[in-house]
Amino acid sequence: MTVEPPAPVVLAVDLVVLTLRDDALCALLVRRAYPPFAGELALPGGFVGLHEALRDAATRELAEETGVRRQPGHLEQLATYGDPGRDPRGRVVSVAFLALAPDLPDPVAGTDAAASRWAPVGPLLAEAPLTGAQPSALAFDHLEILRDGVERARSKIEYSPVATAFCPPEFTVAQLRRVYELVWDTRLDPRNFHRKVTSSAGFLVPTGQTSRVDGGRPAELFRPGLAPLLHPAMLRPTPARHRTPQRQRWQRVDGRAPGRSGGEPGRPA
Amino acid sequence: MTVEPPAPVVLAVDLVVLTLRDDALCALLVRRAYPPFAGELALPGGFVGLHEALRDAATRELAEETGVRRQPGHLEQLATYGDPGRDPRGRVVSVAFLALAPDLPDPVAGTDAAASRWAPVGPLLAEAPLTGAQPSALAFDHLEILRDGVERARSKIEYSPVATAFCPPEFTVAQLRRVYELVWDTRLDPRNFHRKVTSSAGFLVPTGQTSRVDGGRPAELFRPGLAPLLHPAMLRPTPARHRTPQRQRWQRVDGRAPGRSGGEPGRPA
DNA sequence: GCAAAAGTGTTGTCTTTACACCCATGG
DNA sequence: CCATGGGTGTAAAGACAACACTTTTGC
Repeated sequence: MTVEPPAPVVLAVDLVVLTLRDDALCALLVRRAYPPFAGELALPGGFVGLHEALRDAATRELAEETGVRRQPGHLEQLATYGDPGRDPRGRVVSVAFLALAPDLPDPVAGTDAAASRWAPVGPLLAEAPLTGAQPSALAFDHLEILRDGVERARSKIEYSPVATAFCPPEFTVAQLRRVYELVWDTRLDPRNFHRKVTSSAGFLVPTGQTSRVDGGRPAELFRPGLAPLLHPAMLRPTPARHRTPQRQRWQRVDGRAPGRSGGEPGRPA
Repeated sequence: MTVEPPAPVVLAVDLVVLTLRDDALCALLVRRAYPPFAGELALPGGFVGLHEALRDAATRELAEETGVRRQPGHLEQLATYGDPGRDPRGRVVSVAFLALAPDLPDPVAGTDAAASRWAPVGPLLAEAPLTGAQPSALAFDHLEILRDGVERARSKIEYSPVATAFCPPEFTVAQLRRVYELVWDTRLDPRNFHRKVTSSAGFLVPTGQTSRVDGGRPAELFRPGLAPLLHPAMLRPTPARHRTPQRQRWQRVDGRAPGRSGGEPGRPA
């Protein structure tokens, strides 16, 4: 801790706000009105006030950009992006936050939110993989930030109950399943999913009510529970799930262990 | 993105550097030479240069404080701490990094590193739980940062192979197991652990060599593999693992290492 | 031979998967 | 009654904890 010249930098927050709209995972984007990158799409964000906590700045920007003042379902710090050169105006360090919210009313004209829109993340992230300084759909390094945010959301719903942040206050198991399916971009077995989430302690609390029907048996309504963690985590169905076969003895027909250290260990009981 | 007055802040990096020493998980601390908090212990860190990337600043500070120039086993961004009031000098925003390293030579006198020392994290974190502005063993909010760093390390070794960052370039399964035991503060079954890590694809690569012995059969030596993720994750033995508690799980903190062939463990049928 | 540490075999139990089947409602 | 989704039963296979037992070294 030697005494060095402090580096004055400009501090900003950027927001990865995700929601589910039109059966797709969408991120909130704004059309920039001023240079640099005027006219291009970017993540919502802004500068941090001199006496403002980082999280407060994120909450404030979120309210300004969405036109909604209530708390989102979930807000967490994502990472900080501060490499020199990421902003042509000079040294701007940006603390990115990830917000997950249920579907929100459309942006209201006449506010900051007028310039914001929801964009499905799939096409955005399907772009050319990070090949250095390629033209990007988003200004600054915001595509990288968006990618990090989506990846965080994808992994976080595995072991934490935050998926309910995408749902209204009361929701059905099918709605919650759709959250997982859209965020992970997979299909899940409705029956096994139901069993898993309803038997995971503290994940869901039944309300006793049932939903209005649309074509079948009415579904039970649930509220988010209090568990901070999902203990047997939700498993994301990735192909190539398995390691090297743990016990090759299924394949053995001769009754011999594939022992490499000489001899025949183990006496068959 | 309205035009607002940019907030000039001072940017710093702080480091949670963890290693295993004397059979304990230890963090690198420095005794502060100047106010504020002169004479108190703090995490190593310093200001970010005007044209310096955040990660480069972290690497530089790490080299200065440890007196070692080689790359640590692992370095990742942890989180950013920037609430107003966290530093009495004014608005200082600190990007914290987490570094995991094998045991390092003792700090060299005559360098920045002279003021640094390794401290076991157990006693530090056993302090009064975050009860607001209580006297802390560490300056600033560094106890909170340390806590976050240790928690990150604890969860990260579950699903990523970073535990090998604590080991020398070649190591035995027992050494790796000790890493998990010390970081998690648990006991693990040597036999199941061995099976699990050696059968996890891409985690370990056998060198063909064996270790010098200290009392028993020589152990195979391994190098870290290339897998970026541990697919069936290592399970941290937390009590209360299951949803509806169907039966009482074991607790087992007896401190007795199993494995004596003729000894007390194991009831001979 | 004996102690100690490395490493393998086996069993019981839990979890996941796949899918058959029943339930409740609207038309 | 029948279509449509909600929800339960069940069996096969995967993974893990526990632990008996064998291997390989030093003394």
